[in-house]
Amino acid sequence: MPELPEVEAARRRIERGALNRTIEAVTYGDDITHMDLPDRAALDRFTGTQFSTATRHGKFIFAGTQGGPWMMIHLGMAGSIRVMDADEVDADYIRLTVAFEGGTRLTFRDPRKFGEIVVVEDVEDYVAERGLGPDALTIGDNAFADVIGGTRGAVKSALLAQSKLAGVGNLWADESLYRAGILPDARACDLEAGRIGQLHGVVGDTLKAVVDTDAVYSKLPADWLIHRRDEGADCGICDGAIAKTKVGGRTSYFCPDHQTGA
DNA sequence: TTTACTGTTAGGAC
DNA sequence: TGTCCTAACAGTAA
Repeated sequence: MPELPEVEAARRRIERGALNRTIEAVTYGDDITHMDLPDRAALDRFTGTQFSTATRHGKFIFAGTQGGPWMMIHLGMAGSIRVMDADEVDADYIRLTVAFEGGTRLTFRDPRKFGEIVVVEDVEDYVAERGLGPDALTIGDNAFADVIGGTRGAVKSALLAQSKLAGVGNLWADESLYRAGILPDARACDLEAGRIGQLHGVVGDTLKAVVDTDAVYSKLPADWLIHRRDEGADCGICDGAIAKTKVGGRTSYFCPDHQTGA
């Protein structure tokens, strides 16, 4: 269930458990038909090397070797990453395994097969190639105002556009708008400058708070939307009730009472 | 059995 | 030319 905070949590697991270990083999799991994965030769470049760093841009993870290629991992709609000890048993739907000397292994699990792995020479070039906007955790006030405030369509669609702002997905876009008091289908360019600035603050705070819990939703504050994504549920902020709609084709939950469009 | 889904992107509409 | 929207991808789970 990966958006920026979940991806960041995965990156940290790699950082904690998979760096500076010699790679023995990279192997495919069962049933990788229809998946976007590197060919054998590209994967074999990692054998005998070590990951020395793990970085992230938006929802993309990059595990890098010293002076060599990077392994880009995108979790898609349902992917996850675990670093396993030798005695732990694989779950179902493992699509790729990086085995390290000593038995530790990094597993990429992806039931829905929407994930992707690419062997990358240069992270900055790759981010530019994919057309990703600035990362949602580090974008500055002015850039956020330009990129989101200048959009004529729905503000939620702007937050979701990875080419404008990388990392925000459906859940945390809804959460940020709920906490900022802005309707998801408000036209971004109709919002006052002050509200765009405020939204920037709330998006950052929201993502950071989720990152701080390692993306464990039960640890998030009780008044958040994440605990009440249900039509008719009580709003955690006012006396209203949660409503459901579609914005840009994506299911959206919001409170029609305290969220407004100007 | 039917329906919805937390991401991305190609293609078409405006 | 650019911006925006929809449908499709593949598989699971409610």
